[in-house]
Amino acid sequence: MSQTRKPYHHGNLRQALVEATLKLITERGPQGFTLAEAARQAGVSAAAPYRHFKGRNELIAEIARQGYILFGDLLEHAYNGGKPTPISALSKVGRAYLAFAKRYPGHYIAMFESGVSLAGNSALALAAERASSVMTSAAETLMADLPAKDRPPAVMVSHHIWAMSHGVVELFARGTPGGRAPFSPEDLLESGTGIYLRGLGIIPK
Amino acid sequence: MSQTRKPYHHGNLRQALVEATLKLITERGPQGFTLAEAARQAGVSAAAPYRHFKGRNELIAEIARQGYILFGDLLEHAYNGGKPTPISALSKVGRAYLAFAKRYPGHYIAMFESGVSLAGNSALALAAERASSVMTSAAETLMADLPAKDRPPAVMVSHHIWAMSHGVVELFARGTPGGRAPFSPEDLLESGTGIYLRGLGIIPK
DNA sequence: TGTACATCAGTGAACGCGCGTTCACTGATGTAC
DNA sequence: TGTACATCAGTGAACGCGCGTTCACTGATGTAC
Repeated sequence: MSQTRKPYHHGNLRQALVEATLKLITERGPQGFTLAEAARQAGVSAAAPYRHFKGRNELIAEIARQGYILFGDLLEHAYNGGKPTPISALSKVGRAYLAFAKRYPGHYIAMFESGVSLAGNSALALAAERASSVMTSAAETLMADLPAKDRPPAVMVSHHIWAMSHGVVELFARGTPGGRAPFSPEDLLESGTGIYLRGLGIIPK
Repeated sequence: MSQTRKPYHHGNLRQALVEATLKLITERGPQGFTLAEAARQAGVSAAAPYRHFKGRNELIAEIARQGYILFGDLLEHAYNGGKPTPISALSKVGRAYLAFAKRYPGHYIAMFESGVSLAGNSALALAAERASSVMTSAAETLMADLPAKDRPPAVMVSHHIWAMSHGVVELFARGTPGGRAPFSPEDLLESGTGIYLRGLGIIPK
């Protein structure tokens, strides 16, 4: 009957803490959460999180790790091996990047704004590495048809695109500087990467 | 003789608090400072800051304001009206951007990473506006010789360049993702904007 | 030049609060036999 | 199938701490006359 009693064991506290923290950092920024509050939101005492995480940092690192995995999957799927054309595929990657930042702001914050360190956390470093390699190999495919002479390194190209994407997210997809830009983040990124690709010699016109 | 006694009045507490806070946010991020600690570092009681600022937010906003002024000045000086050539001038602007982020990390953080709101703070909004207009008018000069047809709006171009610059700072000039990139931030930004400018049709080759 | 007084810019004590962390504990679950 | 027991995943109380904020106060400075 009275099975509505709180069960003593949560069952999935680890992930519940992750999700509570995602909410908190989405609302208040990477430093704006406390273990105590995450515990409270998960309906658990303040001491409980210590059964699963050594402290704040480990929790944030776990969120970043999950984020990098999601991120890598999304980008890979969007790029789809560069089909049907490298240019259209890259445009999809750009939109996927913005969509990720928008749909998973907590993960994005943990990954790129929390100051979490990759060193000393091999699971996290691995996930980040893998996401990064997706972008690099996309850049590789992108330039496959280019004459080898003065073709820039793929890593460099992927970093350029990554930088512009990240910059658009931070400056124009959130609320801060210049208020609202006169262009949507999507338009801004698509036009920016378009001009960049023309500079690379990939778009002819 | 014993004039080494602490004077009752600080003399320049407002600015001293600004500088203490700059140090703190440089070391610990935008949320990692407290009014109490800033006061301590300025050698003053915890209640004293309230004579100058209503609270944390007002202090950070003041830092951002000073930052935008510095930033605008630096960029304007670096661009120097587009002389001797627009391309060389833009390259100087890029380096000035990175130099600003490196030399004034506290200001940079307050401006772009603290989540400070421009709305409801006209002095801050004004300074930000002005820095933004420096970049836009630089983009304008840059494209002056371009045929008017399919020349993108100057605001858009300035946003592209700003986004890439900011992305390079956040992703590759700090310590976080991918560890150290194989290229220096300066090289990355210069090559990136170079390719972008070629895409615009400004660099012929 | 001196004096009275208003104003300014600090002090320091006090408050309530929430956090991080530890501790001995206990209820629930899994497993060996 | 039942039982004994180890292990796991929670509790709740306690601690020390630092913060934000307010308050009546006081020392220093500026100014009117």
